[in-house]
Amino acid sequence: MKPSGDAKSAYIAVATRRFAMDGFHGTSLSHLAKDAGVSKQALLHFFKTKEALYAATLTVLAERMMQDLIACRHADPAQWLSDYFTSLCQNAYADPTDMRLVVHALLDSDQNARKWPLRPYLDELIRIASDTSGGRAAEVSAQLAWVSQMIGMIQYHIISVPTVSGMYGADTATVLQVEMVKRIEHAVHEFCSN
Amino acid sequence: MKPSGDAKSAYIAVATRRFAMDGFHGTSLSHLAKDAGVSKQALLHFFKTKEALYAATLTVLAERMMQDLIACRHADPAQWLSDYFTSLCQNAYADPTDMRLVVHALLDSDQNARKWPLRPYLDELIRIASDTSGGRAAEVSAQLAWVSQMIGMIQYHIISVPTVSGMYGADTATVLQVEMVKRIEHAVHEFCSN
DNA sequence: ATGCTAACTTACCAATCGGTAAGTGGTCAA
DNA sequence: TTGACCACTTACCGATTGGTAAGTTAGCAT
Repeated sequence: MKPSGDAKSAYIAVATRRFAMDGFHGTSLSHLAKDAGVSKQALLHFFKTKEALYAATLTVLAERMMQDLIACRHADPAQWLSDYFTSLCQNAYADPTDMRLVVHALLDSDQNARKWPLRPYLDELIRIASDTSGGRAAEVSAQLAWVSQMIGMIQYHIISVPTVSGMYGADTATVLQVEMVKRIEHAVHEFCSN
Repeated sequence: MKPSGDAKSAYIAVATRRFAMDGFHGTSLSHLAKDAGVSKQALLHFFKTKEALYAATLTVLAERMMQDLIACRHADPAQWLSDYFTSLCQNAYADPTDMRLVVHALLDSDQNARKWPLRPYLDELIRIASDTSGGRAAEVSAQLAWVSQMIGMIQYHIISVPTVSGMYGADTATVLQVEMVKRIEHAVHEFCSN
């Protein structure tokens, strides 16, 4: 018998990709099962409902994003933010799965009924921003404002890559990626020395 | 008999709200029909498929966004951009329908098969940006980069309002809105005098 | 009056949806 | 050996999906 944790997280990995691509409503249990190479009820054995599976993917997503943030830790909070946002942007450009999943989740209208697992991640970002010289005087909500502006700019950029690429060509999309990285560095520098 | 154009655009208005709320896959023809107070086949009489109705809503959306942009016309391109982005942000805060629809459309994975009707709108924004003193020397793709950063920051901000409100409270969401407007003015000013 | 067309409606369809019920086969502790 | 348990399967369910077919009703030009 396979170890249970492996199969479960394998299903979550499959679901993450599908939900990120097609959203909650665009994804069916049958498709997920076919992707995973098992029957539909294998999924329902671990996750009682489609909703539960979706919630699990969001939880794992949140943990992964927090880990990625911590992995960029740096003594200088400004450098930490700069490194993190840059690597986030670069990694997501190569694999937009996680960013797409976040945006899909943001758009889900029944989000109120669902606990939002990215809160600790956001809080940690706010905390780092508060440690910078520029952020020490401002209120927490102002820090959140700046953080969410950065996150939003990056995530929106990532999900728009296919469209921009289709409209203006792949070369232009590459330019946008380069400009985004420049923008990140500039924005962090400006924020930390205002 | 009702004039045909009226009914058709009324259906598009209903569809716009629904598609913006629940996305393409989350919206069914039955729900749209119930919202419009007609039978499902009334919709299929004007739009051969659900896809066609969706495409129609996107076309009308693009026209509306272009009109809103033109409505803010100003002799000074910097002022034009500043006014437009600010009013976009304020209006969308009151009614996020259009912004949600755009982001939903961006996430649709079969977007390649669909012509993207917002291209003229983006081109016009690029043209205005090129007229500013800051934009005259740069390449078109650099202008697009800046424009899409602005649009992305605003749209993401709008779709994240419910979530932020749920996590940090409505007051914090209001602060974020105020900060966003400040950010827009600052960004336009910075762009036009670099 | 009559015929044509546009704007619908009711009736119906196969396919798919999320989910339940009832097993099946393998592993492991006692 | 046995029995409990776990991962998973086949079979099935009512509800809903997007879409088709065949009317029905109203206005309007002739």
